[in-house]
Amino acid sequence: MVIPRSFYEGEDILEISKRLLGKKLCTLIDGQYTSGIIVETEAYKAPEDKASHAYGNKVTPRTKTMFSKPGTGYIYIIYGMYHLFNVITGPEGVAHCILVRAVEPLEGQEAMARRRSMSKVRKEMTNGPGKFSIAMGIHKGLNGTDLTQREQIWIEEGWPLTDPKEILVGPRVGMSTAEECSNWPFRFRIKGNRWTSKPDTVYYE
DNA sequence: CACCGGATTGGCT
DNA sequence: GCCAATCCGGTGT
Repeated sequence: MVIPRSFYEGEDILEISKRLLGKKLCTLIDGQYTSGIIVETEAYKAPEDKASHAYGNKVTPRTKTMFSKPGTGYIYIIYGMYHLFNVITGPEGVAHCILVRAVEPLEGQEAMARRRSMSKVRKEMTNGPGKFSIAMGIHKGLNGTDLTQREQIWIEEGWPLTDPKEILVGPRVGMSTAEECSNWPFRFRIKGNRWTSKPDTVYYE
């Protein structure tokens, strides 16, 4: 079942970030179907979050996607070569967005390994936001995709709702210029899952 | 395993 | 012109 827009409409981005864990991210790109379970997310809370591209409700050609309907995919390029996949949430016009940082590969694993130039599946295939985007064929041309339509990228119900006790919370990754926002506990992952992007150790329970 | 530098380009000042 | 919500390969322990 594709997840309906109502799932993405809530005010509480931290709650939605947690509920996104265990959901199934699917792509049908270049004729290849792939899917994976979302095992790690990071929240960017508009407009007060200095780490958000839309800090202070700044609208630019890039950030305008962040102000579109909840349930829209926001994909942008970082370091000139990596495509990072985010989900827009919150009431329409509020630029909340959730970065997906890692997925556990499910269907189409051979295609994913091929796109990553790997001879076999291992955790390095999808354990980072740039990595799984390559594996699943996600690129910036799909920025603005409606994730509630089964077209090229969509999200389905996957595993049953992750028990809050099975979620680890910690600071976000790569915060160099976000000042006091750098330490906000906005990163969520499924405890003990081996497909996430960093060791368990830095996390608060 | 930890640390470090280079890759590579669009977006913004 | 600067630099980023990253990744990878090389080096050293």
